[in-house]
Order: sequence, then structure tokens, then C-alpha cells
Amino acid sequence: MKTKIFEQIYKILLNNYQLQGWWPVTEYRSLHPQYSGGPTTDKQILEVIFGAILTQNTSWKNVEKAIVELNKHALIDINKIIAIGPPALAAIIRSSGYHNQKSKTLKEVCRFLKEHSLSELKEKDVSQLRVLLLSVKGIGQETADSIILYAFNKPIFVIDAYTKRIFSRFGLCKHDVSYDELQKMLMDNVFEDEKLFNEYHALLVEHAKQYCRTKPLCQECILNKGCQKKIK
DNA sequence: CGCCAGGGCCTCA
DNA sequence: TGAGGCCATGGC
Repeated sequence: MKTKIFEQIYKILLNNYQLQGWWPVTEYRSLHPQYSGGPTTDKQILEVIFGAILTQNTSWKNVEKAIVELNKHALIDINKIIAIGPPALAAIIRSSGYHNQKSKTLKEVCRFLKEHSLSELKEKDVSQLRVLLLSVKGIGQETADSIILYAFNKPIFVIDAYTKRIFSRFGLCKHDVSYDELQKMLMDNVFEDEKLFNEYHALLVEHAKQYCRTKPLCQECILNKGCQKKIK
């Protein structure tokens, strides 16, 4: 089994980067940099959901600005997002890119949350929640899984471009592996625990930013031992 | 200046 | 199902 490899990679990442404590939420940023218990209030959960949508194919720094703007306008609020006009909302989240599409998606997800309350969704199991989230236009597999894991604290492994890049370069999957296939591989080989899935994915993102970039820094990479795509 | 970023939808085979 | 085009801003 590949279980051991995934455990070893996790340990190396954790030793080097320490706990990431995702998901970053604005009101905790200054108070609890090491916060890692997951969102608790409905407002925190909502902010994580919004962040998961805003960060689609976009750097977190640009998203952060948009979230700060949303907070300034007191728009981390289901009813207010539903009430505001799409162009006005798009202008506020402009820095996150694709703002016209994301404006619509935010409104879609809020209409969805009006229909299925947070308290109702909290009671669902992972697969039920996933089906529901995927029915929202603008929410695909990765965004749905990010919401399940980081907003609802339920166990699922989020697959993103970084996850694919790191594991395919290392030699654990093909570079064009499908979302479902890689997710299954990870969930079959990493002990199923939402805390571990949370931290593992966050560490992968950090590693992809530091070393396993588009143009990788293989020489100093902490995972270069055993990596098949290592550039000498 | 070009490249890239914590994707997803639509269209067309 | 899957490849290709499209959406868009800001950091480096």
C-alpha cells in the first residue's frame, strides 16, 4: 500500500511548515494566528463558504482583499447578498477576479442557504452535503469539497491543482489523473479524520507555493528525496 | 512585460 | 468524458 508514503510526506511537511490552522477567517487573523478549530459561528461559516468560491483559480491575497471589502459593507450576510444587485456585488469583490461570475455564484449560494439552512446542512453526511452543494451553479467539485471540509468540518480530501502537481511529480499519480481518482487514492490511504484532511491539504498548498511551483525549486525542496520529477 | 493564481461552465466532438 | 475557450484581477 501507498499509505506509508502519504504518511511520510505528511510528516515532512508538518515538520517544515508547522500547523497551518486553516481556514483563515478575517476576525481571527489578528487574534488567533494559529487558530485551527474550524469556524463556529454562522458568520464564520459563511465567510469560509464565500472564500471557497472567491478563491477559484485565484491567489488568496486577491481573495483576502475582497473578503475585507465584503466585511466593510457588512455583506457576510445571506439576506444582504441576496438583496444587493449583481453589478454592485461584482464591484465589491473585484479584486478576486472573475468578479461577474463570482458575484452570481455568491448570490446563488445564498439563495441555496436560504432554502437549506446551515443548521439543516450541519446534520447531513458528507455525500448528502456534496450532492446538495454541487447543485449550486458555480460550485464544482473542489469548491464543494472545500466547503464540506473547511466550513462544515466534515471529512473529505480536497483536490486542487497543487495536490495534483505535487503527487504527480512525486510519482504517486499521473499528471492528468481525474479528480475522483486522486481523491479516492488519498482517502483510501490517509486515515479518515477531518483534522488530518484539513491540515494535509493546507500543507500541500504551502509546499506548492514554497517549492513545488510551476517552475519547481527542486534543489532545496524538502521532498526531493524520492521525487521522480526532481530536476537535477 | 508575461506568467500565474487554492476552478467552473459551456460547447462540441 | 474530455479537450478547448472563456472568464479577470493583481503580485511578481
